[in-house]
Amino acid sequence: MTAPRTPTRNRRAEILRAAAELFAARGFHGVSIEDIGSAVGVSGPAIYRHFSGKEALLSEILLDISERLREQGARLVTAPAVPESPSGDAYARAALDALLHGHIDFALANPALIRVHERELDNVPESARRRIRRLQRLYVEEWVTVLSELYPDCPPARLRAATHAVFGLLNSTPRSAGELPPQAMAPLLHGMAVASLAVLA
Amino acid sequence: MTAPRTPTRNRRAEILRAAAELFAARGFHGVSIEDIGSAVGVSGPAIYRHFSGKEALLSEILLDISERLREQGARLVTAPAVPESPSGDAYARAALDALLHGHIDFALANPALIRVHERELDNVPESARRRIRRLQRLYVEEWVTVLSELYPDCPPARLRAATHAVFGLLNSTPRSAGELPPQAMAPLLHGMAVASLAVLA
DNA sequence: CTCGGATGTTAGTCACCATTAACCGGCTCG
DNA sequence: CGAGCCGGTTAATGGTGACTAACATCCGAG
Repeated sequence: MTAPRTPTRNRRAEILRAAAELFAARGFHGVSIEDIGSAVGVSGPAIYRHFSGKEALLSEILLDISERLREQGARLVTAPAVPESPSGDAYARAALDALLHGHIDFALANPALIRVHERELDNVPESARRRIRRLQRLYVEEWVTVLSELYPDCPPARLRAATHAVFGLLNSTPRSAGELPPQAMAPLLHGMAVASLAVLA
Repeated sequence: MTAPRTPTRNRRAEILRAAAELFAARGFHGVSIEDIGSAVGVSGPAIYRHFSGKEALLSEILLDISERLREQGARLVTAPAVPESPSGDAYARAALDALLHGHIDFALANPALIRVHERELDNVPESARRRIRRLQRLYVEEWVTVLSELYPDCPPARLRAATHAVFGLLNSTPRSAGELPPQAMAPLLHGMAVASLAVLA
């Protein structure tokens, strides 16, 4: 009863992975359905056996990324790494550390996804775009909530702007690829982010 | 003898400005020549009286941005804001400040150009791409040179990675548009950048 | 004047590409 | 066995869009 599903799922996932890679490299409009097909060894319209169209492909990719980030954010903030119940500040600091680690690991492990996530939202049809934006907003709010505990005198607009700036910093990974190995890049980004946020005090 | 040239230059500049705006909003492949024409009040193939094609348009936009950044970088570093000749460190610190100010002002004044500069390099034909990359590399090296005076024990690869990260931070302006007025955004970004670079010590 | 270049215009032309149609083999389940 | 879906294939089809052709206008120089 579930025998034929496994290959289907694999193929679907394969297509999504290949499409994300191609979109990252050449942009949504720079990639044809034929390109995506041949990247997974089938050719052209076979894609339509798995997805309703090119836009649906992009929508699913972006929804997946946004959902993964948001979910990871919610999980890390809710269940922080420090089991004891410390002072509010130490708690918030641990939560920020967790958010940073989660985001950095994701960005270093999936530079192509980060690229697509940053660049292609405009090409998603309206309804999916709304859902993606909602997830992104929730993710930003996770950060803002944590930061507002650390820097209670800082107005929210400033916290939001700083959060976007830190995302820009962390998401620089696709551009500085190869400069430094990930083992060196991760702590560098972490340190830079923490230091830059300290000016909010 | 020079009478007819002025309108031509204006039209050319008008087209470049409109094209950059459109490329920023919808991406290179998402904009048609017809779109660009009607944005400046002429329609369609009139563009070819001024440019050899769509790619030439993008090439010129990116070359101009890269050249402006690099030129500004070279100028600010060579002729720093502090006239007295201070200790090497203070000198380098002033140069870094100047680079930061220059980049931030540019990014806040031209978010669309920043966006195009970040996203569309892949769509430029090979020969122009090489020249653009060279300019970008030179600009990065300006920063690395200044930083290597401030943090002499830091390996160049690390300085380069940090520079890219700071660019990501500063170039977040198109994404956090509207969160904060530019008068508040500029010092925030400046402070965050300086603080983040301090971890290189 | 009037010639010629600079700028535009409108109507092709040609490629490319998303999507659909029509058709096919294999595998599972009855 | 055989019916039917699953996942593929190759040929349309239709639209879009870059670029070219052919033709008009304006305007300054000689």
